[in-house]
Amino acid sequence: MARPIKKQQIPNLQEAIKETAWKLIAEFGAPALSLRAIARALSITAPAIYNYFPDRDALVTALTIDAFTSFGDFQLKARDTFSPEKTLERFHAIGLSYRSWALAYPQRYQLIFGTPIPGYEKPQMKILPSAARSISALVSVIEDLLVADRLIVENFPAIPSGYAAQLSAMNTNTDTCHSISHGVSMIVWSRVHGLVSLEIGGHLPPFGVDGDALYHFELKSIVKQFIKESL
Amino acid sequence: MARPIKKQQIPNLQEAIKETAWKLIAEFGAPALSLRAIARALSITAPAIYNYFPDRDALVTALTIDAFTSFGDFQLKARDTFSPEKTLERFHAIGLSYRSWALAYPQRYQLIFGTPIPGYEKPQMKILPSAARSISALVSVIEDLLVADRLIVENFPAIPSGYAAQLSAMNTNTDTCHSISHGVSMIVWSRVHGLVSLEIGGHLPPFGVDGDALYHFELKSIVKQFIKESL
DNA sequence: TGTACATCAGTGAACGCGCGTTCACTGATGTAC
DNA sequence: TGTACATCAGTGAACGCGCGTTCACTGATGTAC
Repeated sequence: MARPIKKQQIPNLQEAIKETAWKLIAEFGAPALSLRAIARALSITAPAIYNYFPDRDALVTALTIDAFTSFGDFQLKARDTFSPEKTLERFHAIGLSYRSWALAYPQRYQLIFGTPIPGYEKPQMKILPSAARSISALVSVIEDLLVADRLIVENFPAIPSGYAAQLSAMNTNTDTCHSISHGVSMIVWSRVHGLVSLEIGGHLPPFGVDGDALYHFELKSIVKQFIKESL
Repeated sequence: MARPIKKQQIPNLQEAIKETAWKLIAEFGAPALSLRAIARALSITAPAIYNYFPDRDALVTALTIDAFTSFGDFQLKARDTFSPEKTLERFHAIGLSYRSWALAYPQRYQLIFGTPIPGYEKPQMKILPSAARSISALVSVIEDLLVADRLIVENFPAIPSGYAAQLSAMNTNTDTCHSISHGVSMIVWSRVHGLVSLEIGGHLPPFGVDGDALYHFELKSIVKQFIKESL
């Protein structure tokens, strides 16, 4: 016997709102997201949403945090395909999963890393932990390489000290890593982000280059530049 | 004596509309741009704009082309600070000017490379020539290096042939360069873009790294990886 | 030099639309006796 | 088991707003005679 219909016609409406929001974002882009459109798609009225989110910005913040978190989880899962001592394999898995996720969910990627939504002010304090998580897989592997003395850090710019304390005060999960591996992570991140965001934005196709081949080349370049061959 | 007031209260209203649009984009972001806001700022009525642009999308297209063009001009001017045989200096000048322009006009940068404006479909055909111009300085220097046999292209992925013909058919000014230098240019471009777009998007500051130092490091890395020392 | 006319940039009103948010409400559910 | 009541998720109407776009118009300018 099915349970009798309870108060809510849609079970777990909170989640349904977010899922619908993602669908609309995928179709029309993040800046076009509206509460009324979500309500319409769910066959409810717009004010009903206010039972779950105090206003539109709160919904956008929740979506942002969810996106950062699932992006981070995706990379962590890819990393953990290999045991900790297989550092190179871990690095490659993370790099590939970064691009896979971004190509699979380009609008989510643009929501968290692209042009901000008009009129929406990102609450950095709320978002930072999940944002840090989104690159924590990469950071952890770079840190492992550093600890194993396999990271090439010559000529790498100095990182201002004291920031690690700031980060840990903000409750991120990257607080245990060294400045230098953090800096290297940022460079690696910027390289994968650069190629991926050009690809998602459709800026590579007009120039006729193969995103797949370029991305593999970049991963190899990173390994060559920053990682010592293990003996 | 001042000339008597002619038909138009604002001389060259077409340009004034675009300038005002840039101001509003700088303040509120590209996706929030509206014809009525432009008219308000200029103390004219919204329909007046239709004498100069058939609709909102046409204005956005014009702005996009202008931004690409002036971005390209800026880099070409930086390149031409040095004579053609000073290739390395030219490369550095272009790299630095790329970031300077992006940091000076972050909203323009985001308009042309960021998340698309909702409801606006980019007319690739109209935009491509100016988009190609925006990276033509870089491409030209890479091409010069290739011709001078100073480009390191080992292990570089093959570029599908035939695309050069496509590009030249589209009237871009990059039609004379080789596939391989085009590919290398894309990689170099993606690296500077990656760092610059993270910086503009405010994704580096929360992690406490110095954009300036990282950018200089990246330029040096590119030179080391792709350019042979001249003898 | 003076008058009649054509041009056309900019106006003002109006259209239909979608938006976020508020508010008093309703009606099914769950609970206390 | 049955009744009275409290809860509270979702409703429907309304608010004030800004948007792109259309249309007939007006009034200053430039031109022809």
